[in-house]
Order: sequence, then structure tokens, then C-alpha cells
Amino acid sequence: MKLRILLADDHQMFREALRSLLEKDPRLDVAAETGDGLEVLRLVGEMSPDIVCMDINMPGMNGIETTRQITAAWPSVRVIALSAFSEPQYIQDMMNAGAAAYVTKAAAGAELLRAIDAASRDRTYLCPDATDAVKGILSGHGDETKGPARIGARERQVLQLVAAGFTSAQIADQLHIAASTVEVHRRNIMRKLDLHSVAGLTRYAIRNGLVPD
Amino acid sequence: MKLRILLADDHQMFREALRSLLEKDPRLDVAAETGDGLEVLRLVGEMSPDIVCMDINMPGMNGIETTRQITAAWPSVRVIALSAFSEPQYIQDMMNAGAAAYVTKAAAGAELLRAIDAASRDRTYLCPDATDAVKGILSGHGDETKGPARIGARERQVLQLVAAGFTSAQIADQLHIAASTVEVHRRNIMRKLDLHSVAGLTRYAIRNGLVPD
DNA sequence: TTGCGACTACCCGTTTACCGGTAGTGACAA
DNA sequence: TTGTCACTACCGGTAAACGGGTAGTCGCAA
Repeated sequence: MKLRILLADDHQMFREALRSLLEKDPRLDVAAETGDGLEVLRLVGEMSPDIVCMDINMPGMNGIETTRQITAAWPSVRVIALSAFSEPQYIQDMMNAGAAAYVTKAAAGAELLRAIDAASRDRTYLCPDATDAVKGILSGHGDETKGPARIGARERQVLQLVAAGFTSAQIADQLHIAASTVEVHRRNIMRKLDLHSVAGLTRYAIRNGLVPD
Repeated sequence: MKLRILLADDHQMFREALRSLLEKDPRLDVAAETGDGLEVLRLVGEMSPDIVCMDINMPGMNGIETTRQITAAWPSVRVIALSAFSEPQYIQDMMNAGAAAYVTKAAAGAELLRAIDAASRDRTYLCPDATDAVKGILSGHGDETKGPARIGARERQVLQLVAAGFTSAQIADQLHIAASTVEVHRRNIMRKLDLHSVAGLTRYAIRNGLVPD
């Protein structure tokens, strides 16, 4: 019984190439591929793959939000994050979203096979690049998940508008609250996410699908 | 007589996958691969490949400069730009550097085969994404209103760092220029792109792949 | 040659972001 | 009931962004 794999990446050439690489392994079957986050959800519901190899950058819906929805709706599906980036924030976001493994594109193809093997056995796996990247985090503060769950509804609303490029005064106007209150929300968001600039907030918002990129 | 190909891309997994894809074609032989620009030059001199598939983002030396040096030193070697980006500026830079073809990673694998075929016959080739991207330039060269905003190399560098969350002072330090100069670049970028906030710059940078999202 | 544009650098000023406080309300759970 | 937390609002201060000006050097093209 082959493992049925769904490839999700916005680069068609990478999908085709990776399919060629994976299908050298007779245990694997690349059942489908797509470059759109929304289509990933449709395909997962349609064909119930065993494993989804998920990129973070995708049109329609980004890989983090897509992963969150897959693991919520189809808990038996294993998602392997396959990203060009090894920043701790992405790794953390992806694993919090329910991914079973994280492999960077800078890693060897063998790493992806290890991740697929681990995921198929209900185990988690991080490629060496990823483990190196999170080491600093783990040693620093061993606190709990600091995903989007800790962001309040109002804070999320403010974050959206900040990332959209509005000033505090403009946001206050749109939300019918005082500008000082907007800044409090912004500061609380920054404290919770350990970010310190509008650029960081914007990147976080885009990563988490709060604003269109 | 097989075409001997050198793969240059900073993602090992992509190189391995692409090698697997290309070697399905019996006319092609992936003779070597590397992820470092300087090593590309060494390998080209060492093994004289017929074709180099060249990414733009690489450590050591970026793909544009590497292409420039290859075509200057070994005019018989054909360089095919294989990039994630389809911005006219990159296409123009690569073709000016002497590339024989430009294919985006969003294109189909068949596009790369067409490019290899064209390059081996001393012809140039642009994949559909790339031709679409340059059309905007050609049609709108009566210019003004919303021209594709030609961002200079230094400005692009500053934009990357701004979007990464650095302050002007930090950027000045990294680029070894005055903070005031950094702010001039920032203002010029904002004027050219009609943006007015760090959030807008960050979103633009992410949209265009200048920084990881 | 002249002119243009990119890059460099500094001046000025205003606006906004950023980082500390304090404090009242309502909802909700221990 | 008490405690916690989100949301609301304000105060003050420093740092940075934002927008305008001037000006020198350099390479490149008309």
C-alpha cells in the first residue's frame, strides 16, 4: 500500500521536479499537486491523501493557515512543512498549526524522505536546519504556545489595519476608539509576539493570512 | 552526444529534484550541481558544461554577477536563468548579463526543456511569465502614471532591510553609509512606488520576494 | 560636451511609532 | 466574591519615520 502524497507549492517546476524525485521511491505515490492554498483544501477533502507536503508561500491561502484548517478538519492527514525558510518564527507557526514535520528546501532530498517516513509513523521530524534554528528559542524561554490564540479579537483587528498601512489615528477613526487605545493594542501585540516594528507586524499578519499579500 | 548541464541553485532539494526531472530526458546529462556562486565559476572552468541553469539568489556570488562573469570568460557556455521572480528588472539584468534564456520556477518543467533546446541552438528564449512581465515595460514606455517603478540596486537593498524590520540607523551600519542616505533611499522608493508607510514597503517587498514572508 | 539619473550626505521640521506608567469597565471563571 | 483578562482611555517621554530642501560625485547617453 503506497503512501499517497499531495504536493502543495506555488512553483510548478518545483512540484514537477519533486514529483520526479519522490516517485523514484516505490513506496510513494504523488496523487496530486497544486499551487493554490484553497485548492489544497478541496483536494484533501476529495482524495484523502496520507501526507501533504506544504509550502508556506502560496496564493489563495498561505501554508500556515491551510495547515491549520487541514489538521482541524482531517486529523488523520499528516502535513509536512516544506519551506525555503528556516526562521524560528515560521517553524513555530507551522508546528503550532499542526504540521508533523518541517523540512527546508536547502536540505537534502533524503531529509524529506525521513520526514515522510516519520510522519507516516505518527512521529514529528525537524530537519537539521530547523532544529538549529529553534535551539535558540528553546534555551531562551520554555514557555507555552504563543500562536495566534493569544491574540484577542480586537488586537487582531488592529493588527490587520496596522499591516494594511494605516496610522494609529486612522485606525482609531475606523474602529471608533481613541488613538491611544489603538497604540495600547499595538504594544500588547508586539509584547505578545516579541516583535518591535511595523515591518515585523506586517510580516506576521501576512504570514497568518490576516491581510492579503 | 548528451548536453552537459550544470545546476546552480541555493536549495539542495530543488537541485536534486530538478536533476531527477531533467535526467528523464536521455539527451540531457546533469554533470554537476552547486549552491554557491563562486563555486559555479570554478566548476564551469573545470568541466566546461554546455549549459548552466542559474538561480539568482545564491550565496558567494549572486546569479546575475555570476552570469556576467561566465559569459565574459567562457562565451561558448549558455546560461539559462531559472528564477522564482518574474520582475522585469531581474529579467533585464539577467539578459544583459548574457543569459540565453529566462524561465521562472512558476513555469512548467517543459518550459525549461524548451529553454535548454533553444539555448543549445544559440537562440534566446523567455518563458510566458517572463514575456508577459516585459510586455508591461514595452507597452507602457510612453511611461508615467504607473510605470513598473524602476528601483535601483541600492534602493532594493535598502528596501529589503526596511522590510526585514531594521531601523535606518541599523541599515546604515550594515551598508556602511550614513543614516541620512538610507532615509533618502527610503523616501525615493516610497515616491516611486507611491507608498507611504513601512507596512506598505514591507508588503511590496514580500509580494516581490525581496524578503521571506 | 551637456544633461540625466543613481548614489552619496547633510540641513530643517512635523508626524508617528515606540515604550513606560495608571485606571476604569464588563465578562467570566475559580 | 474575588481574581483575571480583554478592552477601553489617558499621561509623558524618547526614538524613529516622514517629507521637504540643497549639493557633490560618478557613469552613461544624447
